[in-house]
Amino acid sequence: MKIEKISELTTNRLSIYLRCLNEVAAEGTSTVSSEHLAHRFHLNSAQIRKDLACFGEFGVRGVGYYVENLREHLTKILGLDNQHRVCIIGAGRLGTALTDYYGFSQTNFKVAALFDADKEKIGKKVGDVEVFDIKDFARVVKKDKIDVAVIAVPAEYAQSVLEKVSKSGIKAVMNFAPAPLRVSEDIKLKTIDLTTSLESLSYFLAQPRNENSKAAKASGKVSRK
Amino acid sequence: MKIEKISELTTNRLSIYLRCLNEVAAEGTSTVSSEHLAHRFHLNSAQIRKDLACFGEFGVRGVGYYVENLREHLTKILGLDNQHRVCIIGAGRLGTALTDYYGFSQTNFKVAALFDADKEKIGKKVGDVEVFDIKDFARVVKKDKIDVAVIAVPAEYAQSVLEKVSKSGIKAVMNFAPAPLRVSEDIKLKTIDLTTSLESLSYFLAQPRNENSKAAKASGKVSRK
DNA sequence: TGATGTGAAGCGGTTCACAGCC
DNA sequence: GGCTGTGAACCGCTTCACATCA
Repeated sequence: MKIEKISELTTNRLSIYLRCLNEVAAEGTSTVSSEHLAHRFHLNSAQIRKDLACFGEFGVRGVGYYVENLREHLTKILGLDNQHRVCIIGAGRLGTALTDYYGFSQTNFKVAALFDADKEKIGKKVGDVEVFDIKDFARVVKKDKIDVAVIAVPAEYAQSVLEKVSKSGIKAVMNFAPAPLRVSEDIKLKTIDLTTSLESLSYFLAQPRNENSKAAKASGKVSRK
Repeated sequence: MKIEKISELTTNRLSIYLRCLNEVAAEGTSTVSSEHLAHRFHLNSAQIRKDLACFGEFGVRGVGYYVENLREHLTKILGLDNQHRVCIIGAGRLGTALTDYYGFSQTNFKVAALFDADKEKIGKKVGDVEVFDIKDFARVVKKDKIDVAVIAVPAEYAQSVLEKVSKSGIKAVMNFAPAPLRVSEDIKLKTIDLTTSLESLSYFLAQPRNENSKAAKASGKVSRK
């Protein structure tokens, strides 16, 4: 198929597939069908096939996918075959927590620098990562070959930080500030908005607990008390 | 309109709208049109109107929305008019960072307890929040009237923690573990998968930099070098 | 006149179902 | 026989465009 425009939903799922494959591989399985993956990890088999088909024909009809082979392909497609160097802007609680977040190191992301504007923090170390002055941003990014930025500053500073990041040539940004950011089209910005997530949970809790509506929908019949 | 099934995309946006309204209100504006909000915050005016219309007719034709009035409505709809009590399971880096995450306290979420299985951590305090033994989960949840759980444990423990949460009667869960969790229909589970987000960024970086394809699409013409 | 509320069209993603191949 | 790859149907969300009303 080899289509052009890959949606972000697809790339997110590729990451999931890779995770699933790792689990399957760890058990020594060498071949796996989309149906098997779907059942086991609560996915849809057609979707798996379609997602994969965007990038080539990796499967074998009548057999399935070769686990090791598919892992290699996905790793390459996701660009996880070479390391990324990450900087985190904002050496507050969240920033420092992310600095030695296990998930980063696990998948070929290396946190190379922290930045802050607070003189108190500059020069200190978090684990073995140094906190630099945000004023030195462009210089440090260049020197340390950083290609991913994480924004972990208060909302009101986020836009100006993003502009600094943009100017430095970094093309991938993860933002934790609950602010609506604007950025040029050639930069990938991914916002994780914890406030919105929380408030969405709160909405759910505020709903009148219609005990049976969901269960009824699932089982296909309407119960009434 | 007052429709039944509200999508999560809508509730997420309600949270955004409320945030925007707060900003507008802070400037002393008393009335605002969907068009104005849309332009200012890069939203779509029709979508704003449609989202709001799900919950009633809050606007006045020819005028717009009364800022203060709409804020009150949204606050109520999102269940932010009374406080939620949050527990965080996993007193590692991420868990402790979230404990005094500013965004929590800001919007009527109060972190009331931390849980961990590590004897070293149990009994210690993070800020003024105590770390409890996960074995006492049900008891503490009940006593402290906790209604939201945050899962910040390694992936392999996430499912069993979720089951504990489920049994305790908590109906809203935010999960940071990169694991595919299953839970009964009456519980709202929101997963924030940092690994997937990162890998999706990595995919973007791995793409051949087609300098002009996006710009071309935006401007409606194809440039070629 | 000016902005809402909303039916209808448009669009993108998911699922179905099956032809094609091992 | 079994499973992939994929056109077609389906579904839900977004956007448009306008009737409606202050």
